Amino acid sequence: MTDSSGAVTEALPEPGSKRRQIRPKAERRQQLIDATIRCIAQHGLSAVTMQMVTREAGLSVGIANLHFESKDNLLKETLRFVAQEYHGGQIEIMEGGDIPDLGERLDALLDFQLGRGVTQRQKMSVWFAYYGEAGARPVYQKIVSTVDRLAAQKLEALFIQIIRQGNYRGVDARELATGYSALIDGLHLGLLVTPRELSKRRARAVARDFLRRAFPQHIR
Amino acid sequence: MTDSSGAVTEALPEPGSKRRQIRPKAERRQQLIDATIRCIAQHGLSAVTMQMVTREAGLSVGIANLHFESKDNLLKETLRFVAQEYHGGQIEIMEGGDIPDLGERLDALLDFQLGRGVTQRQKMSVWFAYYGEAGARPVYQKIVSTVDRLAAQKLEALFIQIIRQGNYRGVDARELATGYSALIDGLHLGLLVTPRELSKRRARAVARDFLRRAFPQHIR
DNA sequence: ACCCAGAATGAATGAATATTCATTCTTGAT
DNA sequence: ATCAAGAATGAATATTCATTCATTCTGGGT
Repeated sequence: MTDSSGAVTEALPEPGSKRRQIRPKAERRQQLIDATIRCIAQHGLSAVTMQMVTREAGLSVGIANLHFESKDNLLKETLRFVAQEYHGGQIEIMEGGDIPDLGERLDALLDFQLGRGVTQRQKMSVWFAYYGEAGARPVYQKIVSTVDRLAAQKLEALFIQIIRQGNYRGVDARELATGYSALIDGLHLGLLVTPRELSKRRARAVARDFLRRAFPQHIR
Repeated sequence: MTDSSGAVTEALPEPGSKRRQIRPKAERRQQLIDATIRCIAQHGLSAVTMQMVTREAGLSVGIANLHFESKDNLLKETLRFVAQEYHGGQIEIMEGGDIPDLGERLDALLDFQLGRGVTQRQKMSVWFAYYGEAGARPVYQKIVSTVDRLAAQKLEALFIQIIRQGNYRGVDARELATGYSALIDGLHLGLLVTPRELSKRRARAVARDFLRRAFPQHIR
């Protein structure tokens, strides 16, 4: 992500300027990753070409192989970035030094997971594009499961705290965490594939409902 | 699907026979669709080539364009088939003339959704490969949402029956159906991408738990 | 003012791939 | 036995694409 809003919006080709610019490696890498995200979202992972990505980034074709060694690598790094962004954001909220109240923390998590930032079609498209290939590409599986495992642990820890605080009976934190994660993933899928049938508003209601059933004292 | 078990297992090249066989159009089409499913599962949607599919089917390259007009069309028809198979199976169970008891019918549904047939990596891979591209391909979106809508309606109808029978209070059938569908999708994703973290057994437990919370009298 | 390390370019290359179609083969009807 | 319809083949074609690298350009250091 380049700008503070977290949005991957558009290449900024500095209208009149065709002048060649020299920029630090890290910046170019991010620029290319952002362009890759936009291309995947718009054309689908299988249709993405190097020409497409570099044009979207406003750069020449050669540069992609200069900063990443290959297309494969660029795609891998892009996934790493998206996964990191999504799970990193979640984890930050769940550790949540800033939000002491556990119910509020759950709400914040839900906001993050089904709110503006993440549910942008762009991000969802990318996310599921990789999931789609994960069955055939162990590399992708590994990248995702690494961050995924950490997020799952944090979620379980949060649920354990809540269960203790609310003195809830007959609730298994691990199982509940698995269910909640799956539910969120499924809702993302619904928002992506059948946006007509499932509004963002309803997705949030469904997720809240799940949490309310489990933690009635904590969720409104 | 060609054989009665519903499994898409292997091309059957009749060991010694290289003799050219003439078969009816419908049979060849299915043969190619089955081969496509296997290829997508093994190599990923973006790596599938016509040569790969036709070789897998034990046929020549030209035949794919003879029976489907293009690769695009073959992929489209393959998705249609997979979607039909999955949702068709669900719908049959939900309408369930054979299973009068509603609780048992729910169990049968769960068995179908997380049992052998559907959760085979092969099928899941294909399913999510298309989901991954759906963001960028309205055609895929349309195919999936058409069957999806019908299945959602049947599920809601089943839940309404159960709610009436159990006299459950404060439960919205539509919302619950959305949640349950999303949960199942999410569990499929988990089984596909992080099979190490999520066993099939646990996935079933999670889904049953969801149903038990909602319909305690029906799911023991 | 001048240099030069290395960032950036994009034409060229070669490999992969979808699609075509002239040709061959199979089968059921006669 | 013969034939015609049309199913099946696969070499050839044209296109698309990742990757390379000789060349050009930039900007900080002197």
